[in-house]
Parts: sequence; structure tokens; C-alpha cells
Amino acid sequence: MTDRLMDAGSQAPAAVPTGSEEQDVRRRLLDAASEEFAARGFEAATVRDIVARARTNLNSINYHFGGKQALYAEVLRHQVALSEARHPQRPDERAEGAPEAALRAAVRRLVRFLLDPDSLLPRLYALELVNPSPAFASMGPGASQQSALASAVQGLLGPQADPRLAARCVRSIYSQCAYFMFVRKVLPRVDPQFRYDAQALDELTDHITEFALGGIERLRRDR
Amino acid sequence: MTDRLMDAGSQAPAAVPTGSEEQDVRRRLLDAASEEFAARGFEAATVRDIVARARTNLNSINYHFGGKQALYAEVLRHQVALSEARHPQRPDERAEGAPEAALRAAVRRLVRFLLDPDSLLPRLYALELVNPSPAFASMGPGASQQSALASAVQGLLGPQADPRLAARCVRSIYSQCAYFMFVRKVLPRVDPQFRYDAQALDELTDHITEFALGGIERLRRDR
DNA sequence: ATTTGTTTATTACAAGTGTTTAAAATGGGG
DNA sequence: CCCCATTTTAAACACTTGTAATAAACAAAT
Repeated sequence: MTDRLMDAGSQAPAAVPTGSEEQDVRRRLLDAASEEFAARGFEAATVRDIVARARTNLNSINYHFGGKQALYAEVLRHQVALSEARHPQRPDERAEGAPEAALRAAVRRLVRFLLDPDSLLPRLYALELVNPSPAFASMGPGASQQSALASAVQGLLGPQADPRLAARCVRSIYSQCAYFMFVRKVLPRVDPQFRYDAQALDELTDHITEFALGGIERLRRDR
Repeated sequence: MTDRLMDAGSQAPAAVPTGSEEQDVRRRLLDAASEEFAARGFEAATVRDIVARARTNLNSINYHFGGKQALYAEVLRHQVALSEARHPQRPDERAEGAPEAALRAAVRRLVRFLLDPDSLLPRLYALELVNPSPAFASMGPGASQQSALASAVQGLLGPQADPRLAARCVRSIYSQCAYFMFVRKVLPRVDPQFRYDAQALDELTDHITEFALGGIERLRRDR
């Protein structure tokens, strides 16, 4: 058995016109598998469809990844990394002036992360949340987004607020964003005018933010 | 080919001690299939597991229902009927005094419907929403619950409110309830103290109601 | 008691699954 | 040039799937 787990970027054959042909099959498999797993789920996706889409042979998955499950785990890691690269965390986002602005920024970030129409992660994430697989542990549930949300909510509720209340408010906001991730496939059927483009996501961000500001304000006054 | 679609309750052999043995297998199949489909989803559930759980033979599904798909459609219809019987719509619920009370009643009904721990429908519903199947059309998405919610929200926003705003508010509330339906399987892993018992559902109802009252109030003032 | 229609049980089958085996091709250092 | 590790290809395997074919058991009416 050969050790295939060397670092993926060190061979660097200078300016070879063929590019990194060696990792090319692996990359194609990763992309094809991402689409197949996102489209049909882990069990329903077949290795034959994946290798066909990747334009390679049936044994490639076992050779390059060791099996269907290992490929799936790698797909999850890859898509998480891709998505985190597409949605970088600005470190001082929560330090911005008014807590209302902080909440709006956190909601916008969460919406764009969970509803990114160009990413396969929301779909894979929804499938895992509804039907968790053994490989689910590697997906942090948007931890950084939720922490930004939590601090914004904390800032609005005040420092001496009940942390359980704060957690409930965070979940109220998070659930509104996640809903569109879950129902993405059926939403066009029940609400045909809803779109997942940038403008619609901004309007959604505005609504969720305003709704949440009102809800938090009321719950703050109740205590 | 024999016509098996006669009415199901007319033979009535008086006080036979064996009960309606004829429909017994069909009922057992329906129950077993409901559990298997809810546990593993339509594709992953196998007819062999279903007939084993129903303590009958492999051909039963084809004989009594005509195939796996037809059985699944029947399971959906059966569970919808069961759940609607468990959660009857009180016709004058929306007529109750204050609109706040109407909203609370609508939220409570929705929560108990979508999060009923003794019903298999929420699970089947979540699976269909994330991965719709051809048999999905037979499941109205809690239409009556949503209409009660809509009228309550309308009452709070005022008669001249923008209907699109009202629809957004309804969705903000609905999504908070549906969230716990979607993440039911992973919630114990990420929030171990959350329970789906009656008390927890009432607390959830209170929180969602208060949060929504604040949100609606704020959005009403914005216009 | 025999027949007839209905239900249950057993077996077989064709298609599809992930994985294994083994052969062929490839491409650099000796 | 040739060896050798790596990669690709092709074929086969063992297993599961839903469904069909067929036989057996059963119940009621003639």
C-alpha cells in the first residue's frame, strides 16, 4: 500500500503546460462527487454516476480516496473549506458601532452563507442536518456565524440578560435563515416568485433583521 | 385481476373474535412502512425490512398496495389523516378576542402539529420538504395552520398592511417552528438539553409568540 | 365435498450497488 | 534501454434491491 497522503501542493512542476495532471483526476472526482452528493444525497448517489461525470473509470474512487464514504468525507471538508474561503470572517465585524448594525451584519453574513446560490455546501448541510451521517462531525454548524450572531444579540439584550433567553433569540434568527436552506427545492413550487439572487437575499436580510430587532426589544422589556 | 378497492368497512362480520383479520395485514403494513419510511426515507427503506416488521411475506406489499411507491403514497395519506385527526381545527379559533391571543393559539397549534413527538408526519414532512418526491403533492403544507397564522398576523398588522409584508411575517413565524422539525435528529447532539415534550413545546410557543409580537409591532410601525 | 375467489407464502429473476482483482499503460531514473 | 512505482483501465464479484411468477393455504358458497 502506498502512502498517498503527502501534501497536495508541493510537487509544483514549474510551468508545465499540462498543469498538475496528477491531481486533476482527484479534483474532477471531488467536483463531480460534490454535485452528485448534493443532488441526490449520499446513499442515492452512485459511484458510477460520479466517475462518469468526472470522465474517469470505476476504480478511481477506490484508488484515490479509498471508497465512497471516504470520498464523501473529503467532499464535505472540501466544500466547507471552499465556502469559508468565499465568506471570510471580518474580525472586527462585531466591534462596529451600534448593536443594530452588528445584528444586521451578522444576519447578512448568515444569510449569504446558508443561502449562497453558488455553493453546494448549503444543500449538503441541509441533507446532513435532516439525516446526519457519521461524517457529520466535520461540519461545524456555521459556528463563527452563530457566535457573531450571539454577541450581537447579547449587545441588544444587555449584559445582565438571561443567557437562555439570548440562546432562544439566536435560534429564532438562525431558524429564519436556515428555513430557506431546507426548503430550497420546494420553495419554487409553493412560492414561485421567491428567488435566491443577491437582491432577494438583501431584502430577506432586512426583514429578518427588523423582525428580530422588534422581537428582541420586546423580550428585553418583558424582564 | 380482482378489484380490491371496495369500501373498507362494509363486510363487518359481526362479533368475530379474530377482528377484521383481513385488513389487519394491510394495517400492519401501513404502520411498519410508516416507521421505516420515517426512519430511513423512501429510497433507503427496503420492502424486506417493512414486511419483516409487519410480520408478513415479501409479496404482501405488491399484493395489497401494488408496489413500494403506491405504499409510500398511501402512508403519506394515512399519516396526514392521522395527524389531522390528532390536531383538529377549532373553527372559531381565530375569532377569539385579542389578536395577540389569536397569534398565540395559532403558534401553539403549529408547534404541536410540526413537533408532535408521537406523530411520524413531521419526520415524513421534513424529508419531503428537503427532498420532494412525486408523491409530495398529497401533503398540503399545513395549509389550515398557515391560514390561521395569516389571519392572526393580518389582525396584528392592521387591515391596510402590505400583504407581502404579512406573508414575510407569517414565514418568519412558520420558519421558527419548522426549524425544530428539520433538525430533530441532530438537535440532541448540538443542544442536548432540548426536549420535545409538552412543557418544552409550550415554552417554545411562548417564546416564538413574544418574539413575533415584537417583530410585527416593529414592522407595523415602520410603515 | 368440490369449486371458486381470495389471500399468503416461496422462489426466481433482472437490474443495480460498492468493491476487488488483475491486467495494461504511463513515465521517470538506473 | 529497461526496470519500477504509479496510475489507469477493464472485467468480475458478492451482495442487495424491487418485482414477477408460481405454488400453497384458506374460506365460503354451491
